[in-house]
Amino acid sequence: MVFKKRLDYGFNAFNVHDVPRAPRSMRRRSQSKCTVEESQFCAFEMLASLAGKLLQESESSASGNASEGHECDSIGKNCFKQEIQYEDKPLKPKCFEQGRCEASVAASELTTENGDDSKDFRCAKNNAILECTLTKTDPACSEEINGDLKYGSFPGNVDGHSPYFGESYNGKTENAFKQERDPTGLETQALNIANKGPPKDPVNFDRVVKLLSRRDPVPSVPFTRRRNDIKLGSRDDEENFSRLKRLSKRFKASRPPTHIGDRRIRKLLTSKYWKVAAKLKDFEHSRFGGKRPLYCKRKTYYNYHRCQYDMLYKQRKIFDRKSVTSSPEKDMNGDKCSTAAMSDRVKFSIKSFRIPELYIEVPETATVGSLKRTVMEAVTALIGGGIRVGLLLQGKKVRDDSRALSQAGISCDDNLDALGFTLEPGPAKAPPTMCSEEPPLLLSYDAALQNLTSSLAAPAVNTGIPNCTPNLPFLTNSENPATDHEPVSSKIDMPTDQSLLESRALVPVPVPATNVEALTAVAVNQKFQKSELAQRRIWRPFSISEVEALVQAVEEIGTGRWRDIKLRAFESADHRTYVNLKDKWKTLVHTAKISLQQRRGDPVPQELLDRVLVAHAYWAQHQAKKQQSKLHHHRHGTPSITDTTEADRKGVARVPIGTM
DNA sequence: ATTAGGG
DNA sequence: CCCTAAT
Repeated sequence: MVFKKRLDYGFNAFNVHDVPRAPRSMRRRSQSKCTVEESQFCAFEMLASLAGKLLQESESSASGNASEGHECDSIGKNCFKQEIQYEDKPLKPKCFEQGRCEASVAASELTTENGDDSKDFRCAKNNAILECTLTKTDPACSEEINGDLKYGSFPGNVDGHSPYFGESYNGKTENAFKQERDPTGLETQALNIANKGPPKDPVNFDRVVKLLSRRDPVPSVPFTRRRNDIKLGSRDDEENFSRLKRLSKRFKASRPPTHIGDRRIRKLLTSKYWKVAAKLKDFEHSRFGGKRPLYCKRKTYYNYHRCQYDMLYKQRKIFDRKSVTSSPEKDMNGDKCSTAAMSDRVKFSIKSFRIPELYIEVPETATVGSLKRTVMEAVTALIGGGIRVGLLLQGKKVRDDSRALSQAGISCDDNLDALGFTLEPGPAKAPPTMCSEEPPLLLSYDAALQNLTSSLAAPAVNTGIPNCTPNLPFLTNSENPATDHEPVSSKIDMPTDQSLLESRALVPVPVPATNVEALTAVAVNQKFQKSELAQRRIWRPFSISEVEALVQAVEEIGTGRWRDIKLRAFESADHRTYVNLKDKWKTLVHTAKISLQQRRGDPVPQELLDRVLVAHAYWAQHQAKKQQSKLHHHRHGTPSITDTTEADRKGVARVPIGTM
């Protein structure tokens, strides 16, 4: 097997997060020209045609086209990148059925003289990223196979928040076999992929492919809310969820019946329980200079782990003969490999780790404190119950415990970078074998849940917080997180104002005693346990500025036209639906009516509340008038002179300041 | 798809 | 914030 180092063709280093996005209006326009469904096929057509093209090329120029290796450069307009990663299997189609396989394809400037291709490109472009996940359940061990295809256009239209772009990540693949831009391999893979999901059989295809397109998450004013990229990684982080929702709606027609629509999901979720997406924010991203792909596909990602709590690991070379414990600060830069090469000792330091998901159940009435405690307990139960460390070399699991490091090929060489660790629940806590017919997606999910809930159920696991740390010495990260961060963090974990505030609710609950950087826990609905994915939208308090905007909009537009209000004032606030606005208005009116003492939460400026009352009264009256005129119209068949509907629509009507 | 109103 | 009924 040949391990190819990742090639950096310029755009690999490209920080997608920096890409400015086209104005919303633009994106919108283009989007409308190409429906998601279209693009679904477009994407594959594109892929297929590309594969064909490549095949052609290789056939016609078997002797080795000089430009082949530089297709990106020489052809310029055709830049195609593919990355195949898998853990255990060599490069062959079989990887779709064994182990896991992740492939990402990024097409850039895919414009060819071929008309169809152009169209495809356009579609792909309009949908910045399409992600397709092929899943298959292995009946034997409920192991899921995933092939992820990602299409991205480049440049200029890169979804600035598509962490996928150019890279894929399955949590363990850092060192996984990678193949990129290998004409031969590319061809093979592309064909494989294309064959897997032939456009010819959309239905069938749809059955195995979950496609989601990521829409641009970056809103503009007002309420600019730069989406916290991290959120992409969070389970649906809500935002994702809502985006998915929108998408799924559009997909409806082509979706297989088995697809669990968000609508249905929601119905299953009672307000009794909240499901909290448990996840760790991916600080890795920032930590590693953004080079590490975001942990962005939680659900599918999951599949890879069979409920193992795969932690992140990152070792650094250290050359200290004395101990194996960590002293990271010093070795951060110390690549003194050469000097230490003489040493026969290798020192590892685990930089960080994370727990992908954690599910706990907690009644709505639980206090914040108890929630934290519960999370702590869950974590403790999870890892405190005994965990195993897995060793990955070049993405492959090294199982032979008796082998010497040198034998295993682990030495003070560059290959230390290819070394990884996983943390898995110990045998005792290993989740029961899952052999279910449930969608793969839910499989590990369930398992995780069971695992956890059962742990929680056990009273034995009480506030073992102090025990946690001692039990996991190797988990202890003595680094100072602050200094530890490379000169990177900014954009990603520094959401702007609003974002910061709003995401706070989602932000992981730090668990003090452990090294867990961040953790979010969620309560789950019983039904959810039964493998229904559901999520309640997180609570996002309206900020003053939002309230202000809302009031303003209502003043101008009036109540009862929430869609217009949404469009006018919250166009770019993806997380605010017209229902939200309506609800907010409702509460605002209520708040305005009650006494100051009865109000809770962040106080809304009285001035605004006053305006709320005025506007409310005005529009109530206005509506009444309209009703009257309608009645009048019906009775006498004469148009009412007082009908101001038209004016309203144009935003002419307003609450006269000082009215009332 | 929106709106209105109850929970 | 959710859900449902009615538009």
